[in-house]
Amino acid sequence: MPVSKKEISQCPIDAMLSVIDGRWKGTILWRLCDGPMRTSELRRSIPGITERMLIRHLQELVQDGILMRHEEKRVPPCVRYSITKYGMTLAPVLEEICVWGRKHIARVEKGLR
Amino acid sequence: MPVSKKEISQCPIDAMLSVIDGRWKGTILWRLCDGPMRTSELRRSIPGITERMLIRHLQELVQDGILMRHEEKRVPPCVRYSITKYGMTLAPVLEEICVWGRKHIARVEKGLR
DNA sequence: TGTTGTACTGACTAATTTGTCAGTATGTGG
DNA sequence: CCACATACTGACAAATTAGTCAGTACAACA
Repeated sequence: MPVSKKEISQCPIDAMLSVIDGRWKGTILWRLCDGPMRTSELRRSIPGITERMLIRHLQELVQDGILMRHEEKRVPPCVRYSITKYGMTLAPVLEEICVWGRKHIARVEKGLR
Repeated sequence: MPVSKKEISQCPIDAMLSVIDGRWKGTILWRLCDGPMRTSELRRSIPGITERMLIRHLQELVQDGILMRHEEKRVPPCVRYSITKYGMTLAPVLEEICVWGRKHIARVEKGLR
């Protein structure tokens, strides 16, 4: 019974994780903290990401209400992504996660495990 | 370049997620909040989990220093798992995650998305 | 004696997630 | 005319994670 984290779970922890879980979502959110960015700007600012994955994650984050997509109708297209008000409520949680993560990295580097 | 969350990442968010990410880890931690439990008690208290997955996740959590395994040498074997002091530092983070997750579930149920 | 319960491991298979590669439309610049 | 950049999509392949199934040792119990 493999269950994807993508379907909304009854467990609040899983529900939250389903939103930020994804190979590049943390980084994307991190980048967008400084303000809206175009798809291609994001791609260039995240080393290693492919356009396909970027767009897939962006779409999921938009679906979850974390990001907003606004498109200027011109050619070549210009699409900008920004964090929504709702997305902002994630910030303090991510901050806590980050603090713990930093401690954990330090601990692992000291060789404890 | 698929990168597993299992290898410790330089990103603190990923580092934290690698510890709690896993289909059943949240639930396992949740169960163990009430005190130490035997492997079989855990298995019976988590509907849907298989023994294989339980043990795999328990071992990872032990490796990460979140859980402790203590074994009484007798037959049939008796192994108890408990949350370590270090594991306890996760609690406030999980709490925040949980709070946000609950709000998110409510929001999704209201049909916003 | 045969069955049961415990805490595992090994060898798989299946599901899910990531990543690769080739397109698409179209205005501008050479 | 031709290449270029943009923001995508579709069809796959590869990697990772989850789950299935059988098997182990051995005391206790019927």
